[in-house]
This record gives sequence, structure tokens and C-alpha cells, in this order.
Amino acid sequence: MVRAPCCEKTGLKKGPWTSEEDQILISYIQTYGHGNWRALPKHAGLLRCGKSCRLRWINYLRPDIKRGNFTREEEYAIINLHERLGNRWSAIAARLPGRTDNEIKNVWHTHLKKRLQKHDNTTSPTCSTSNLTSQYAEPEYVHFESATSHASVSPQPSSSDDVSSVTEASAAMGHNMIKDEKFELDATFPHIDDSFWSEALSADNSSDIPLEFLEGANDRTQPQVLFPSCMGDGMEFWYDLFIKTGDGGTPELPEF
DNA sequence: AAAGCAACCAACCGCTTTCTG
DNA sequence: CCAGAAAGCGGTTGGTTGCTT
Repeated sequence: MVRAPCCEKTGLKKGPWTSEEDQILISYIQTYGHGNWRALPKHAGLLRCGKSCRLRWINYLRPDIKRGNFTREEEYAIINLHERLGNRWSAIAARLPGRTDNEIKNVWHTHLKKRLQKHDNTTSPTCSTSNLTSQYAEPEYVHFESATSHASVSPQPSSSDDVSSVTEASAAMGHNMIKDEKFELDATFPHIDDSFWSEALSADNSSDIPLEFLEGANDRTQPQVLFPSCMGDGMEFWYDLFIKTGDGGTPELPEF
């Protein structure tokens, strides 16, 4: 297939957007929407390619964009989601309302990755985030087969039906912004010791958890949260975030 | 005061995926 | 079903800002 031509190179402006351009784009989209990004700049009178307009709108001008520093809760959600989704920034962004994939990607590369790496150096060599990555070589498959089943790890998928679908409850790790959504992971989880994935909660102790963290909390028979049980001090953020919440108020988040 | 450096982040590039005729 | 166009996505770059020496 012939690749679609990228942006027209001639006569189109590149680089930082001016406030005038922003205003033109905002008012155009508010009036007409953005049905066709490629045609938009021409109709709006902007000397930009459609791609640039789309990026500017999505990453900066949208009215629902949340500006400002990331909260600690958001940072933990990113770390948590990245651990399970990898560099699927848009998928992560979809679970953090008001944040863009670009912003999350930047935060990851400039803050979180470094902090985690720093922390890795001070924790067990067999139980660090970077080590987790290195264990991805021979994937095993984690099944979440029903609301009442426990997660299980099997050596190989037997069919294409073995695509994992994490329950909403386990997806609650990503915080309570994950609503009414199956948390789909495309089949592979890391090759890990059986002790790695453990159920944070069982039917017996789930009542200790603030309801806000429990998706599908009505079903006390289903596993509520999965977390890597081998994390060391400070890295037990799943546990700290969702379990050690004391009286049910805002969790005390550990420092890295 | 200024030069050097690091951190940050907006924007670009190019590949992949999805849509459409 | 196929080819081309459009949109989506992730990696990377480069300009700006703030801090340190």
C-alpha cells in the first residue's frame, strides 16, 4: 500500500502555535466540529497541516484538558497501568480523564521512569520493575475466566479464546475512574513466578477496602485486586494504594 | 553576570490501523 | 475484497526555562 502523504511541506507553518492560531482553531471547532482534520486547516484559514491541528487540539486546546501537575494518585495510576499495558499511552490516557497520551508519556519519561529506576537500585535485584520487564521473554497467560474464578497462570494458550480479559474489579487498580469497562489486555502477561500475581483481596477481607476502590464491589466473591506480591518497601504501591487506606479516606501514598 | 547543564514539554515524524469508496 | 485516504499512535526532537557553578 502506498503511504498517505504526510503533511504538505510547502507553505505550511511548523513549530509552536500562537495564541491567534489557537483561537482560530478553537472557534472553528466549536462552530463546525472537526469532521475532517485534513480539510480543517484549509476551511479555518490556518497555515497548518491537519495533523498539527489535531495534535494541538487533542493535547492542548480541548476544553476537558486538565492542566497542571499530576497528583500522586495519578502518578500511581500511571505506574500501575504502565506495568500492565506497557507503552500504550493512549490506553493509559483513556483511564486518566483530562490527561493526554502525550502528557502521560512525557511524565513517564521525565519523572516516573527515573524514580522507578532509582528505586530499583535500592530494592531487591530479583524483584524490581526493570527485572519484571526482563522476565517477559517467555510469556505465560493469565486467565480471568469468570467473576467467581481466581486468576490462574497457564503455560500456553490453547486457542484464540485465551485472550485475557481482566475483570472490572481487578482493573480497579487503575483507580475508580475505570467504570463500566472491561480491562482488556492482549493475551500476554510476563513470565513470572507463581508467587508474583497474588490476590490482594479475597472474599474474606474485601470489606476492609473503601468502596470507591472496588469496581464490582457488590460481588464479594470475585477477586478484587491483583498486585505483584514481591514488591519491596515503597514499591508495594498497589497494596498501599488500595489496601492500607485506614478509615476509608484518601489513601496515604508512600514516597518513592 | 554569564556560561553550562539538565529538565521539561510541545510538536513533529513516520509507522500502523481504521475507514471508505 | 482492495487500494487509497485519513486518523491514531508512540518515539523522538528541539526550543525554552530554571538551576548550578
